[in-house]
Amino acid sequence: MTTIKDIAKAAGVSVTTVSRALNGYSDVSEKTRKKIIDIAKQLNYSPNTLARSLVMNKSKTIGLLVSGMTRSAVKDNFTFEVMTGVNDYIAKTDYDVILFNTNSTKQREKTYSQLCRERRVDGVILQGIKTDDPYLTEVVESDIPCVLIDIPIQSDRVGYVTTDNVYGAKKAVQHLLELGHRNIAMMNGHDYAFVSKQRLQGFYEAMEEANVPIRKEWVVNGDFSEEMAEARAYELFTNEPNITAIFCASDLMALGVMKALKQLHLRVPDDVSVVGYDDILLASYVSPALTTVAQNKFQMGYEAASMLIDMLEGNEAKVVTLRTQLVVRESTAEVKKG
Amino acid sequence: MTTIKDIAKAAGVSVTTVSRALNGYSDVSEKTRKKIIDIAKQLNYSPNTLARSLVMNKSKTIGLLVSGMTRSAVKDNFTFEVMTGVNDYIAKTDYDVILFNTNSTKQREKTYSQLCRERRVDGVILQGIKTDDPYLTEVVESDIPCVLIDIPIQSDRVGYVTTDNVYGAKKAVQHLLELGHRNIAMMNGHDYAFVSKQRLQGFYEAMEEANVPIRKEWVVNGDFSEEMAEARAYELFTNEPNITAIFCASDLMALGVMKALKQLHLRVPDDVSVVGYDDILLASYVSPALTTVAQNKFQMGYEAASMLIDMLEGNEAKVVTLRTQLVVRESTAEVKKG
DNA sequence: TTGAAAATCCGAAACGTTTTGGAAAAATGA
DNA sequence: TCATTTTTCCAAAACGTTTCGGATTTTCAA
Repeated sequence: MTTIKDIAKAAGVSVTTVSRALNGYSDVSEKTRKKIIDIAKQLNYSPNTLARSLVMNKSKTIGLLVSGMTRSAVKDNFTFEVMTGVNDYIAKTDYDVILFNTNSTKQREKTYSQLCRERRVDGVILQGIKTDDPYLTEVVESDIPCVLIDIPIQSDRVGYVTTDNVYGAKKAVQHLLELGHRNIAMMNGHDYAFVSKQRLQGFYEAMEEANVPIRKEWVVNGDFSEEMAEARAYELFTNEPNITAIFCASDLMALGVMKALKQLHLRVPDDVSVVGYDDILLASYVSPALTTVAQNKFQMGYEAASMLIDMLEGNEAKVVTLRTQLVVRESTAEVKKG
Repeated sequence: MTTIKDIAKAAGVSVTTVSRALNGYSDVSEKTRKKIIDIAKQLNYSPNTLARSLVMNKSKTIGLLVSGMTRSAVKDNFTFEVMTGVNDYIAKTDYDVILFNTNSTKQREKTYSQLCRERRVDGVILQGIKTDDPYLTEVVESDIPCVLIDIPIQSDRVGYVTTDNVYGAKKAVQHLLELGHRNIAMMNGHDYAFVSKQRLQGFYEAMEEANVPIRKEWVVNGDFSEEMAEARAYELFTNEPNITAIFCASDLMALGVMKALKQLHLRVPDDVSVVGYDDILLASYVSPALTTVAQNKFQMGYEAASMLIDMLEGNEAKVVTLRTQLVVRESTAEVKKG
């Protein structure tokens, strides 16, 4: 592997000059620069990023810390879409992405900042970690620039991008209300997700503004899991036959709910209306097609990467809130009279 | 950021001793080792991987070079599943994954080996590149350990993992033959994919063994794209009304074909049977559910990572061929008597 | 021609590790 | 006690780059 030294020797100059020639400094004559570049090309030289990073004290690397890279997460390819967005932006820069994964216990033995400092990443993007994750407290304490996805924590070193969860949920519930539903349940995620709290709030706001009483026992947690949601929904609808509509905090859970309804011989949307959240790929393919609140996951990743690079270039951490959109499909209908 | 030097000073020993203590060498007394470890913990030390990599001449990093990280690739989450498999294996090792992306023209300005050498990756996994990609020739020429996915190229430095494409395709076509079909078309990918060639061969073998004549004009290329496949299928089925079944080299193309058939008011599977390849998530959700050849993409990634790490530890490159499985769903039926 | 300014170049230190070859200290055996 | 072995430690070089401060050469105006 040829180094800067080899080039220097071949060109009869010092390593300093080679370095400065290759990096476009002005204090090297065009003649020698040309010679050096030619020789570099001829010797098939590529710079050693490790050495450079070491001395420059920045690695031109960002860490991507996601939780959703599991076998089971392929259905809801939220993680993948976010990653794609990140990748898309980063590809336009001179940074590279290094993948940390949080699912393995192996990595879990290291703390967040250990993970980052060992690899000397310049910044991190975090997605999918729970609010009680020890990593989270570390993020704010550490001085590594960081942008969070769907976690509203901010400091001068950490920004975040999220969607208008409260408003999105509100729109979904209002849609149900407009269809005449009054007995509306909610399948929420879990207490360790900010989005759950926010979507619950949206649910509350919509109901209260419409002067519809809220039945607390009609709000259950499905842990963002299809199976769990199915089980919970089965219980709920057997015990509470008056429910005519349910708002789910994720499409995956909505699928679970629909499975439960099928088992109970309740038709969607004739007997009960279902609305989801996310607009995952499957939403438009299941039958009936799912009414849902769409969020642009690709853009979330893209914006996160953009913000992080901005921060690395000296700008300050921001908050980006993307708009959601209610997509009405076939799983919601007017409430039955009587 | 505390370094090994700081620890040495605090402990009153040399950096050598600190290094050797921390790395578990035997030539340091338990007493001093304990002291050093305590101080390291207390100073919140984490080793600088860059410096280590530089001197050790290995980065404990593998490159992941995928082509499918695009917005349009979310439907067919082949790439994501492979990545998940890779990630799953790597998580158990002390390696990290660095993400290269081939779609950006920015990166494309660098050659394959430049990409790898700059970041000093110890090895690479390549997925989704075409057979005419200039990267490919570089792979074999370069001396970087590499494992390819679905590309049958082998040397002492490069291995690959793939599935039994010929046999898989053969099973799919045989299934159609057993249902009584004789007028069978094929929607292939493109000429720059090995899997296309192999699946075509499987198609041929099945037909020939059953003594069914092959109509070359019934084999068309859909470029692995849903839209392209839809257009091609539309042409094909308007011009050739005798076709009763079609084998597609990917599920995504099968979806496109089904769209075309719907437009032409041909029912699946009553009028024409469709079988796909891959078993993507959507396959079981579309209506009618798609009969297809399932391949375990997660395992492909997992095996690839496993092989690569093996190679980095001195073992030689291998070839791993995974089995596929025909999954019969609703899109295939017996040919109409007519 | 001369002096100053501008243009080129370079030596050496630094970044944070690992490793080599040996030195010093302690333990052991006679 | 002394010689020998074993244990424990260390100085210095090396990895490949960047950069600081200064040195040398060239250019140019007077």
